[in-house]
Amino acid sequence: MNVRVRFAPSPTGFVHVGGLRTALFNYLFARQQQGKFILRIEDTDQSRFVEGAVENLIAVFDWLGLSFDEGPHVGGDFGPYVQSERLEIYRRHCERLLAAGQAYRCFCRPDELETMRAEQTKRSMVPMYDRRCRKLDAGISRHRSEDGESCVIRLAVPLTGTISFSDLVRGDILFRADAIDDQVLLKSDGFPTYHLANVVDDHLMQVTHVIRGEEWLSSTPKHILLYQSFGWDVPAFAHLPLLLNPDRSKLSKRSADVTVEAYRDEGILPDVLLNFVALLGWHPKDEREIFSLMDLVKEFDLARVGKAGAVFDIMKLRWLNSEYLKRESDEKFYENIRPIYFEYTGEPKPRFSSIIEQYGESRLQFGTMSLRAGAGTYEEVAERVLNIFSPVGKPEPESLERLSDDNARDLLVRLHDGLAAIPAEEWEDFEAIGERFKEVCKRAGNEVGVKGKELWQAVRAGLTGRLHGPELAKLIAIWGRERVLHELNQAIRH
RNA sequence: GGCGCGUUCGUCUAGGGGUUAGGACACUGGUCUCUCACGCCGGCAACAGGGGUUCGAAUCCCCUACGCGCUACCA
Repeated sequence: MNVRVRFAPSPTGFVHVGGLRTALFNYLFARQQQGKFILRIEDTDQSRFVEGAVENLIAVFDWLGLSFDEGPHVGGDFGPYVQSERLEIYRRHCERLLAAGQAYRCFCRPDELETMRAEQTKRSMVPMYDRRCRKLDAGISRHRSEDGESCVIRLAVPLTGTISFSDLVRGDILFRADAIDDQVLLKSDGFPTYHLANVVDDHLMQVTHVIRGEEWLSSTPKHILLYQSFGWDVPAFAHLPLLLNPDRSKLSKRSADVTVEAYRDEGILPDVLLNFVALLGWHPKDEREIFSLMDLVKEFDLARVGKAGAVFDIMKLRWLNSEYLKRESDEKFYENIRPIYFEYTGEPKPRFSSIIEQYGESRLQFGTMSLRAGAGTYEEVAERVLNIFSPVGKPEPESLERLSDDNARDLLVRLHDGLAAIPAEEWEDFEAIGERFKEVCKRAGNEVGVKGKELWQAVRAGLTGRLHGPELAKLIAIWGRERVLHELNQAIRH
């Protein structure tokens, strides 16, 4: 079979992580089956139109590295791929259904329907269109429409029987026809509803597998009825479990960031987002957790997709990002973080310009390498770097305490003199200077009579004014001669 | 209310008749260390409840509860 799947978002202006998960599973299935992955824009709700949404969506997918085989931006043989450009197609298909008596015009006004529903709800009945227009004579109905009376077109759902299908994720599912509403297919503004457009397009675009979120499960029988009314083959369906808020409601804003853009801006890597989202609802055969996109394509299996909703756990996302960072070589790590320090032009970015001017890029790089361990994102490392190069500020009280006795001052003086005696060029070898520094510290410690924790804490306090921070040998290499001696002098004076 | 779907550690999940119910995140104890992290080693922690079927049920069946989704001229 020639597998063809699609991702069909409505252009809301951002990419929802739930949408991303749906898109990813479609992508993985397509790539694995050597099928086609299609982008289709479902913009049939005029009131929701957002300027630039499609461009943004394409940019986000580009960033993620998920490519479409067909779509509004790349073309294809089944276009147009934007539903608002296919209005005539939907209208024509609706005519067909109308002519065959499988659909009918409904002249009920929105307020009438509203009243109907309110009444039904009040009498604790199931709100459902009462099908009054279904009985209208076809000729009269056509005339009213031609006279310009506003109407919608509804599907004439069978009054009895059942609709069943086998979902690739959930197995056999059965619905009673009498519980299905006469769905609106074509709105009075001439736009199709999702139900019509998605069926017509999926058929015309020869989509073989409809892989979408569970929220569509309940409307699937309507879609099947439509395929049958048109006399078309019904595609395979796979309804994916929902992504949930921590309170287990459908994932939405307010409880967390739900946009791919937000995670991108926060420093989550595209591969990490893909890897993480793949593990929400899908599980590999073994217990691996790290998967490249290629691995995912190889391992993915719809049969291993779970049925229950999954809470989007940001903590684990961050952890996964740090795992990716950890695996990066120093060279690659610096290459990746560099855009945070420098503009495209090569100019330092404002926040980092003074560091680069004062310390030079080699110290910036060494500092970056020294501070990368355990960081969650490149942004976080950049913050640490910024922090370490910044002025030390007021010493902490605990730190001052360490330095209160005469011994400490004596130690710092000896340390200062010892370090000052090291020629400037030796400070340029970051590894070696760290070792020299340790020797000097120990010697000074010996002379003063302190060692171990007492010694190092005093040195740290003298240098940074606090008791916590990066490894001292690294710190002095990052700072360099001038700053180290300066800080020691400051500490001695106080 | 109706219909549909679901339910294994707090979270993501493995396991689908016999397992000490496995892994990961988080949490936590220890270790390393001048400190904070990192790393390493360990720990806590789950089969929603009730009935069946069976020698034996987390696993199969039924019921209940709970959760979620849908119930628009939204998608």
